[in-house]
Amino acid sequence: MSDNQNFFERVYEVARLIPYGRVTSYGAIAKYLGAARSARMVGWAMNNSSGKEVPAHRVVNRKGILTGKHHFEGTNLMQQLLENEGVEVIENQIQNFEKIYWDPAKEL
DNA sequence: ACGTTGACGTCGC
DNA sequence: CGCGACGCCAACG
Repeated sequence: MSDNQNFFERVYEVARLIPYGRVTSYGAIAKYLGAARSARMVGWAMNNSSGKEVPAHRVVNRKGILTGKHHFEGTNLMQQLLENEGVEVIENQIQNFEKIYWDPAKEL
């Protein structure tokens, strides 16, 4: 299944596996898929995931900053969704990022 | 058809 | 230890 799917679809699968109230980074997913240096593709995949059931709001960069919040509707929708899950976000910066960080390669 | 940008990350200095 | 540059691959202009 997964090995026959395209890179983008693999990203969607992992993104869907992100537990509630948890977040991960593009590089973590990319690395888990074997493309550690193609983190950008993960982001681009997320952009293509618009309309799909992929919790892209749970995916941030390695710093825990909502870099892609600008791609969501409104201006603070991404932050709203995260806060709705109990994730504290201040100035696009996730608080306790390392605490709620979910590494697929590690947890999965 | 070509050059540049882009939801990032790692390596180099 | 802090800042800069490069790399990945695809899409956009």
